[in-house]
Amino acid sequence: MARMTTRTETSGRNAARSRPGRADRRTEALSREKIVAAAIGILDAEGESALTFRALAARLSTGAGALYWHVADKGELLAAASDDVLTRTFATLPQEADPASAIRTLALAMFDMIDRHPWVGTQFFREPWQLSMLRIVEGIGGPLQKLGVPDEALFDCGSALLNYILGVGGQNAANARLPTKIMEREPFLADVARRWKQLDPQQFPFVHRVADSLPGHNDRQQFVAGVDLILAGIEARYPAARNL
Amino acid sequence: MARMTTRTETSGRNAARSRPGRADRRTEALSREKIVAAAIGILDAEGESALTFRALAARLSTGAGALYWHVADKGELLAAASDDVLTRTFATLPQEADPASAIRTLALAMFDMIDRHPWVGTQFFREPWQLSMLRIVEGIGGPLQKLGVPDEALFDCGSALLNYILGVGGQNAANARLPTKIMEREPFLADVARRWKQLDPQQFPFVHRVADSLPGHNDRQQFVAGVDLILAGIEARYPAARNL
DNA sequence: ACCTGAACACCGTTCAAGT
DNA sequence: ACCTGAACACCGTTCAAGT
Repeated sequence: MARMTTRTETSGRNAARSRPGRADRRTEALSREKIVAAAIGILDAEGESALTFRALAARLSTGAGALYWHVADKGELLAAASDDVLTRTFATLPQEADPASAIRTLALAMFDMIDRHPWVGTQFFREPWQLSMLRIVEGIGGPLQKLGVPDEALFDCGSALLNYILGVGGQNAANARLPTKIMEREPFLADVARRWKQLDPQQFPFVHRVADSLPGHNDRQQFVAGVDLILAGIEARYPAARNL
Repeated sequence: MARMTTRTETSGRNAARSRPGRADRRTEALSREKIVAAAIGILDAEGESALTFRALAARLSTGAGALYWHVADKGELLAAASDDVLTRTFATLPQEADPASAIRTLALAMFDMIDRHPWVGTQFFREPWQLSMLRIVEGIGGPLQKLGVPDEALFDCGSALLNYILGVGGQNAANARLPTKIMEREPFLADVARRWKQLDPQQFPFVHRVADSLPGHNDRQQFVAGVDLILAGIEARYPAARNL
């Protein structure tokens, strides 16, 4: 937004005739940050497929080529956008004394972040060596150390939690691209459940059993349940007690 | 391959002049299966980005538009391709009496499948309601029932395992797209480890601790370790004993 | 230094026209 | 019924030309 200059709306290309020094330039210079912010805006509002260099340029009222002066390519733009969201998420993360709750808190922060910005969920799988990825790794592994997991097991335990969190993230990103956006969640899941129950109960006993809990289930709660399950496994294997 | 007809190599468009009845038609009619098979060939050999309707048509020596007679769009093509791979994977899956080993075996089969066909790893996140997805769900949930997990917990436990497996799949798919293809795995990971160790040890103690085990680590073994961790958590929570 | 916008080399998809 | 290939409406990216 920021100081919207009064602008006479010539519907076509805007008044190229006038030139009062520089007052007419309604964009106060492009910048990487401004581009990333606009990209996030598009991604959040219209989804990953709507982020186009042309659309982005239009939103910033500039040419598509101008963006390349500040950003190498689309991959870097996406990476920068998700890094931005991730950084902000980490900034508001409360410090937890208890290691298990620290992991739980981090995991939930990731979940909520991807819930708000689904496109971030796919980004993890694209540039796994990024610094932002490392912050998640540390946010999981640090507490694991404090939990008393032995050195040899640290890597495996950390990777298990990380992969679980990323898996849910990717899954949620996928769900956001789906009919759910058109149809309401409840009826949609009810419909899926209905189809599940039409399968051969002999061949799909579990799917049948679980179908009824599908429409009412809470993704977020199911997500933590999984984290707790992994934590329970870690504690069972490496009993260093201290946790709720 | 199949009965390669002798063909005089006119380098440009191929002899449109001759018309000996129908003997010249070197493709014995298109079909959905043939298209899917060719697509898998391209995906495996050159990666997801190489699968183009034009490239596919060229490989099948037909026009791009012809493919649309047998396949609705690219999404359906990708779905059919991964369904095909998945079906073949399930077909060779050994029956396991012990529920825990059944889960472990299925998980490893998924891992190996994605190792051979990395592009399948991303597909799960795209069409989660597919029948192939349900076969995985059942393959995990069935054994969980036999393991004695109570009904209320069945859904959460199954989803935890599923999300973990999918997460690793997505991650492996991402890794396959990376410099690893150009650089060798070992030096690449050694390089990543080196950069990890350049980070502030105060801020990234875990990353530092784990860096040295990065280059030598075995993805597959780490993957099972995670599955075992989740299984350990399930057994700790719902002790129905019977397992190795 | 930074921006513009046409141009290039692609895409997926459609569709009139052929057999 | 099935196939062909040009055409359409897009992409990401480059680059000469401008300021």
